[in-house]
Amino acid sequence: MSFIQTARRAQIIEAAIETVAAIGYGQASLARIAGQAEISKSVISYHFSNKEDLLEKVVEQVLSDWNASMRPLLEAEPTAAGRLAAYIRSRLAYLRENRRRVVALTEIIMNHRDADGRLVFAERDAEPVDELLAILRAGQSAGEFRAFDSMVLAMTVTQALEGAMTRWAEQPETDLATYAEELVTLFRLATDTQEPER
Amino acid sequence: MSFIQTARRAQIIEAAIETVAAIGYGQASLARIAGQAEISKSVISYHFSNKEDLLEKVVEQVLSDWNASMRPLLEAEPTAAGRLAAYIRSRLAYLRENRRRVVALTEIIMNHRDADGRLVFAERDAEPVDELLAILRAGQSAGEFRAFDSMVLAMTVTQALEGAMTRWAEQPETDLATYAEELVTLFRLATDTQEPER
Amino acid sequence: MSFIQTARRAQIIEAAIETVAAIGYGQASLARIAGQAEISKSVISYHFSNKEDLLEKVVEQVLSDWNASMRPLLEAEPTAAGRLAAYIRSRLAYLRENRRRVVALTEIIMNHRDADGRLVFAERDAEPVDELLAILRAGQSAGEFRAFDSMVLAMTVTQALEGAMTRWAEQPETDLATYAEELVTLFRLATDTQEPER
Amino acid sequence: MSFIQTARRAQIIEAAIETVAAIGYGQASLARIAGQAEISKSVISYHFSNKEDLLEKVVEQVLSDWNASMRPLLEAEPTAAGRLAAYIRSRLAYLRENRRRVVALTEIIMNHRDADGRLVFAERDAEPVDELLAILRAGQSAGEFRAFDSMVLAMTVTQALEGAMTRWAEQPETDLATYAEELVTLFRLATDTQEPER
DNA sequence: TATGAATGAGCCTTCATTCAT
DNA sequence: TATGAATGAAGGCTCATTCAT
Repeated sequence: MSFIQTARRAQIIEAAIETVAAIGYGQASLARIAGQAEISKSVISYHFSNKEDLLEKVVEQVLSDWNASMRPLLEAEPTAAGRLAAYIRSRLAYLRENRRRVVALTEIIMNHRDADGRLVFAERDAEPVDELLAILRAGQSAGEFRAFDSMVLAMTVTQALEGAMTRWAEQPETDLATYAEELVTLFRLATDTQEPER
Repeated sequence: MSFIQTARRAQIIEAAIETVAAIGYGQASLARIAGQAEISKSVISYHFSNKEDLLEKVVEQVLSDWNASMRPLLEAEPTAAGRLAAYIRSRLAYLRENRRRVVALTEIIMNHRDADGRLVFAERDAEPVDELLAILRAGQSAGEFRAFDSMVLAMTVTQALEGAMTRWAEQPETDLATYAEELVTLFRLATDTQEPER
Repeated sequence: MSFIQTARRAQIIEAAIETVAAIGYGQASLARIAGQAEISKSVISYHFSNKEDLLEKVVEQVLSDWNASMRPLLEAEPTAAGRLAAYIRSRLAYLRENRRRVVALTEIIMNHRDADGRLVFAERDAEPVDELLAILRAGQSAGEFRAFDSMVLAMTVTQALEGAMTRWAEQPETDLATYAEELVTLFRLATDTQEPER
Repeated sequence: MSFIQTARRAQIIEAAIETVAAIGYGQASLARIAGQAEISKSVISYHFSNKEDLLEKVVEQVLSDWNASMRPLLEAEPTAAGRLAAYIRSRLAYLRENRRRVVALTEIIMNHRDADGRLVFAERDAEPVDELLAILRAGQSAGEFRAFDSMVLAMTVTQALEGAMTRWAEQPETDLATYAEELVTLFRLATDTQEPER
């Protein structure tokens, strides 16, 4: 792929992210995205075979970027508890600095459907959950964590982070670093081996 | 309002719920909803002034039904901890028996926007959070709960329940009753006054 | 026709006049007219076989009322010149006191068409012109008026009055009595036997 | 703008004129106009942002064409009386050769309203009146014309020309050149300084 | 590599009319 | 005498996509 190809595609993907984040999946037509990129509509058609193709590239790009930013932070932690905390902190840190990307990603994953009404990118949503599952199960095997249903916990952590985003979207003055520490504490208590006596 | 009016409106609202739950907000056109109800498109226009009007009635109907089913269970609990557990259990119980309604509700709340791109029903989403906030703060005042950021916890509980729904939607064999108990334990640990020594 | 019939029909006709005058022929739907009359749409359908039927009754009613108000004033004048002046004055006087009726009449006559695009009430517009033609030709026979094309003059007088209405509609502070006298003078000069030397 | 753009736009404008003139403003839907032009409905949407946009372009095109055809004839006349006569003659001459355009123009100006019910192009109707006003006032200043209300006279001349159009529309055998001379005489008599003795 | 032009399908809404009650 | 209910047709408009250049 030529340099110009790559640059154009990146530009269009960026415009799609911007548009979807700003006005939502539903109103983000190719015309709007083209307008955002200040190019003609057919340029998009030329570089992407489909609207779906474009959206898929957006999802891929954001997800891989996100993973790339998180991976080294996770691997630096020796314990499962440490990795769980790092997971929470790093995801919220990414969120804080890439809000439009994450909003766009969520919009697309939650809304883009095929002709039969099925969510096309539903599985992509599961990737971060799988990541978490691995961490949690390792912690349980190592005796760091108590015996919980790891799937429930993975879902809950994932959703908690989504909730932080929602909250931040509605109240931009929310301090995400503090929010992260609250969640770290919350999930430490929820996973710790030592239950408090009662 | 005449009997026939009430019946038709209920039928249309039900068809709208069914349609939105099945194929998502974005594809749920009046034509599809009318098709689902096996009536002509203009019957909807006759009974509702707008598509937005119809959606609003759907939101209202589901939310009030939901609240009504939850209220007595909450009020039966004397302690904040009990009310928190009851909140989790009753919401998941409602979910289990009214999945289409809740899916449709979420779809509409998360997607319906006005001409300026603002989510019209955003506030309706906040109602259950406010409910939770009250419970959590009461628990803190009474010394039942530790000193956490109540907003973070309220968001997290809300999101955890939504996560249960998502999980159940994707894997229908999920046992929501067990899921509920996992969450009850999780949030008991996360809120309890007695922190474990470390 | 029963009393109640007559009253209802009159009420509906009045509402139609009001509505057409207020928002124009194009937007004056049966629903709007019914709203103006504070009755249900089907009441109109019951009393008039058609929308066209209703409009026809409106035209008839306004035209006959107008003629009735003008006739005695014309017949009181012995000379053609007097009758021409009386015609101008009386039409503008009627206009001043029945603006909504006249506006509605004009809207309907100028806009209501059948399926083939033909103006249905075009002929009704010609009635006042015929009236004028008779006056002008009588004046020419009697030697009161110079030798002009009576059709041109009849059209011009008619249009001049319409112009007064338009002007008054746009600038309500226009004094129609003064306007009438200007027109009387104008058409006296234009019709008089004695041409000024030049 | 490309050649093809210009051509298509002109074609669509022409089709709109044809359609509006033939079946009136009210029935002139985009579908009908597209049918007249033998193109698909969405071609219109592609070249004009709106139905209103199209209508505006029609009004603009006809008015500027009309003005352009009249201007040199007016400026060739040294006296106000000459300009008034030239105004009458040239407008009727334009009418004779552009009847569909003028009919369409009038239909649109008299009927197109915004959402609040206001006639959108009302002001465009006033332009020819302003032109006339200038001529009449100049004639009065120069002592060529008697002391009349110039606004009344301007309206009356304008309406007289419209009357000629109406007449011609209904009776196509009307000789507009003769009609013009009748009006020239009429308004010469009506404006001349020398009143006939009486 | 880029794009202007065109299109058919579908969107929501309004409308005059019909019909059973 | 009145009307609530229903409907099909048509309205203007947006959309993703295709195609020739």
